[in-house]
Order: sequence, then structure tokens, then C-alpha cells
Amino acid sequence: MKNEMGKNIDTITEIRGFNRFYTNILGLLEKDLYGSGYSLSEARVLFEISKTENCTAVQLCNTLKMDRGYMSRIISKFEKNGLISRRESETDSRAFNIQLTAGGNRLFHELNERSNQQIEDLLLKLNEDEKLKLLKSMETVKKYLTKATANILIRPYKKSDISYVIDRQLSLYETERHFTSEVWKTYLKQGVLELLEKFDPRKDCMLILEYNANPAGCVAITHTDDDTAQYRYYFVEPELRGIGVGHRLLEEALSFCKEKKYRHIFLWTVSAQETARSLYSKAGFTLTESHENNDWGVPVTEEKWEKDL
Amino acid sequence: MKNEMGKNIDTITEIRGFNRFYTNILGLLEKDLYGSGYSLSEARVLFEISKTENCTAVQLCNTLKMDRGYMSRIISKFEKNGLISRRESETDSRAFNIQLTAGGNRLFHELNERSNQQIEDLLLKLNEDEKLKLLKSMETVKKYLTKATANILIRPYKKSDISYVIDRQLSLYETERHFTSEVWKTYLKQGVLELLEKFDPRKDCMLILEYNANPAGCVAITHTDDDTAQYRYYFVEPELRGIGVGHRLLEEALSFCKEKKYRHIFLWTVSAQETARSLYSKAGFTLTESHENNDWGVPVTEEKWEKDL
DNA sequence: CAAAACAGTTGACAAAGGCAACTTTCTATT
DNA sequence: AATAGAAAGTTGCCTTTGTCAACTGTTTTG
Repeated sequence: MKNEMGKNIDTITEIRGFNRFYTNILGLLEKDLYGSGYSLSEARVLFEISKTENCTAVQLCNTLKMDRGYMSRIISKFEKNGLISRRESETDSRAFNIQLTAGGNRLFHELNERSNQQIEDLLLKLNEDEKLKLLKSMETVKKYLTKATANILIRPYKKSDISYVIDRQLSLYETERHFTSEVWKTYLKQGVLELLEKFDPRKDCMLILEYNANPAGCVAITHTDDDTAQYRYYFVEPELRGIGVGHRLLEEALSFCKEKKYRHIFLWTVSAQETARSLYSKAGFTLTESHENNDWGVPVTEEKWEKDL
Repeated sequence: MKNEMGKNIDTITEIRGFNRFYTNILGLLEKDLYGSGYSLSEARVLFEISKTENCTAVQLCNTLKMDRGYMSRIISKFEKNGLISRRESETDSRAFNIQLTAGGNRLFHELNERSNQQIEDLLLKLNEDEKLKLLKSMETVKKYLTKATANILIRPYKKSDISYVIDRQLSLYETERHFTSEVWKTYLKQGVLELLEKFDPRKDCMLILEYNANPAGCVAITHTDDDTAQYRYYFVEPELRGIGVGHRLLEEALSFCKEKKYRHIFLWTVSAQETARSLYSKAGFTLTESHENNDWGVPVTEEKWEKDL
């Protein structure tokens, strides 16, 4: 039913019903933190610290949408309780990098255990088929609500993004592609640093994808010669995949190339990067070359894709 | 992946990820209440009052899982602000029935408008297909999580349940079946009251389905003669349908009949009650009679279903 | 009929968190 | 190179939100 203003009021009502429902569910689950001495907000911060390597307070504020003052106090409490350690950021002496101490990890795992147990108890009431459907549906809800609520921005890189671009890419390639060799790590780091040294704003660019004010993806264009651009360091955070932001990033990079009068663009990828490959193909790239490579810690087929502009 | 204890740790992790995600989403949406002068909890209470006819404070505490003291204060505030009126319950002079005043309704609609607008804005970013998938998935998540978390109890009726059984059934039949005639209303009320008058614990029973400590369904058995039971007043709250509780209620009633040595059971329903019909059929009832009835405000085909015990 | 359970209220108190001013550092602009 | 504006983080002040336990009066139950 659409009402006079063309609003899909039934859909809205259903979604709001779901939100009320989930408010209850979450309220129920939170109770479990009670004996721990930490609040839901604190547990969320702890969790976020544990999953974000080298995080800073602002980053935490952005992702958890919490007040800076409040965050500052939570972090102080954590430090006093020996859960985290801080060291001044190498790139910004206003900021601190936060990491869990052994004690922090212990608490983290303890809280995790509780939460896992709690969810497990719930799952006992469902059979395998129901669990599967539940999971699939949660995935779908997450995907579309991410799409609907995501605060996405694509902007030129800042000095402070570099460590993100390097560290995050190393970590993603390690967990997703099992690239573990030192050769690979050095190759990536050197590549990025070289890009910066030789950076020419008339021909090069490095774009950062921002999600809720935090970096969440990247792409760079470097010049091989005046007519030939290389497309590099392209990645998007897993949670943002499948909602079209990777495509936007690619488009931005291509439009930069056109603006800079490149005639030709190429990139190297590995054959297992299915989603990236299909994006390249859709954008008009064609596969022109491929060879085996055993230097990255796992054997891969590297592919060259090219496109005329 | 199952770990050494047989836990489905991946599923648990995914679900917890979804919970963290939704905590963020809800946090985002709550911000919208800010200017209203009412908190999220207050808004939830207001919403619950508006949707529950004749609700009491405990009921609200049960469904929203809030503290009694806190609830008491919220209700006082609402009354002081002219949003609700209270009158002593007819059946329990400790309790009050709460209803929205015109002013309460006004605020309620205002808050609704805001929330609707907010959701509508989100939906702009999705196409029709995505909206549909989102909705379907939310339905599924809700269904299975209801099943997994529901606190279900089936117990004999108490005096205080009677008004629920009558009012709720009238209201459900009106919205779902368009039974609107006074004849119908009187028929139902009289029927229930007569059941109580003639109630014989050796042959009759009335079972209440409880969901989170509130009544959420019913079934009654009355004796036609020593060998013949009639199955009546069978209904389950919409939000609890499809998760097997209706079936449990039916089973409880049948096992009561067996215990009381009935030889035969029958019931009347209307042909449009698809889900109930299929439950009856699965439980071994057979359709033995049917006729048209125009007395309930809408023409229906009434059906008699019977079963030997 | 007594004991236990229950609906609701109240006081005392703690936790949660918003807001704004302030310091120091960084970035952009001229 | 100078400077203004923005940003990271801290702190004080304050309100709101929520918990807990004791208390009154009523209902239910054995």
C-alpha cells in the first residue's frame, strides 16, 4: 500500500517493527554483561579496539558514534585497569595508537566466551535449516542496511592515510589470500612509499574511500608514461563489499585518468580475486597477459588487465 | 567450522557481528528522538501503550523488560503531561488500565511521523527489489529469533485473563476476518461467560499461552457430554505464529481431553482460517460439515472438524 | 484464613553520557 | 614563513537514565 504521498508506508511500518523487535533482543543480550564490571559501551569499545589494529580514539568515536569526552574517559579507565596500552602515533603526535595488553585480551576473551555461550543457548532452539536461514537473512539485512545508511565519501589521500593503506592491505591479503612472504610485504610497502616519493599531482592520485569518517578502502593511479596509467592498491573493506562502493571507487579513478588525458590504463591482479575481476571486465578492461608467481607465500596466477581510454 | 566442543562457532560469530551492527543502526535511529523531550524508553512505552488496549504497568514491564520503579515514574510523567489516563482495573484493584489521551495520541503520531520519515530517507537508497529482499529477510530474522528467545508457557486461565481472551479475540477477528457485527460480539462474549459459569474442572479447561509473562493466546475445552469435547477460543498472537506454539497449544488441549477420558472432540472454524485448518488436519481432525453464515458481518463458510480420541 | 505472590510507588543512589571549554598539534592558505 | 582554522584528546559540569530495595495495599493459593 502506498499512501497519497507515494510513501511505501507498509514497508516503513515493517522495518520499524523490526527495529522495535531488535531493540528488545539486544536489551535481552546486554543483560549478560552485568557481572563483568563493564558496560555495553565499554564492551563495544573493547571489541572495536581488538579488531582494529593501531586504532585511535577518534576512529573509535566514528565507528561507534560515541562522544569524544566519554570515549576519553573509557580509554583512561581501560588504561588504568591495564587493559590497553597507548603509544604516541608516529604520524600525528596529537593522537595515540591503542592496543590491547595481555590483560585486555584476557578480558576480551572472557566477554567473548560469555556472549558466545549466550548465542549458543539460543541456537539450541533452532534446527540446522533454521539456523542457516537465520544467518542468510541477517547477512541480507546487514548488506542492505549498510547500503542504506552508509556514509560514503571518496577523497584524496592525506599523509595520515598511508599507514592505513599499507597495514590494512597487508592484513587483508594475509587473511583472504594467504600472502605471507616477506618478499610480498616489502614489495607492497616499497611500492606505496615509492609512489609517494615520486608523486606528481598532475599525473598521479591516491583516493581514499571513507566510511563513517574512517578510511575503508583505497585506489591509486600512477603514471608509467604520459599516456599510460597504472591502477593500483585497490581494495575495499569486507563489510562494504557488494553494495556498489567498489564500483564507485573504480569509476572515480577512471574519471581521474580521463581528466589527466591518459590514453591507456592497466593493472595487475591475481586470478582468485573474482569480484575485482568482474568489476574490471564490466568497466571495459580485458585480460591481456597472465603468469604464475610463487613469491607471495602462496602460488598465484597473476593477470594483467588493460583498457583504452 | 565446528570447534572441538561441537559449537558452531562461525554461526555464533556471524550472529554476534549482526548484533553489533544492529546496535549501531539503532543508535543511529534513536538520535532522531532527541528534540522530542522524550527518551527512547519513554517512546517505547508510549508505543506499547498505543498498541495494547487496556494495558497495565506490569504488562509494559514484561514486554519491554523494564524495571517496575522506572516504569512507574515514566507513567507518572506521562499522566502529568496529559498523555495518558488511568482507571482502576475492573478485575484487580491493585492495577490500572492505561490508555492514551487525545494529547498522547497527538504526540504518538508526531513521533511516528519522524520515525517514518527517517526510515523513508533510508529507503531512498534502495531500489524496489532491494527493499523487498530487506523486508523478507527481516521477517525471517524476526521469526527465528522469536522462536529462539521466546519465553513460552502454557498454563490454566486465571480470572484476570478473561478480559484478555474476549477483547483480544474480538479485535483479532475484526482486523483479520472483518467480523464486525454486534451479533458476533455478543455471541463471543456470551460464550466465554457461559463457559465460566458452567465451568467444571473435571471436564473443562481454558489454557493460556504466555509469552514473556503476558498472555498471548488461548484455547478452551468444554464438555458437550461426558464423551464429547468441544475445542474453542483458539487463537495465537500474530507475532507468535509460524514458530510452533499454536501446535503446542493444540497438543496440550488434546492431551487434556485424553486425560479426561473424552472419546470424541469437535470444533467449529471458518474456511478462511488456513493455518488453523492445516493444524487441525495434521492433528487428525477431519472436516465433517460446512455451511454458510452471514451473521458475523461478512459472509463466511463455517466448518465442523471432528476427531476420535 | 494465613502465607505468598503480585501491582504499584517511592527514596536513595550509581551509571551513562551529553556539552562546552581548553591544550596541543596539524593542515591549508596566503 | 605566518597564521587561522580544524582536529585529537582531556576535563569539569551537569542531566538523564536506570537500578535496587523497602514499603503499601490487594489478590491468590494451599
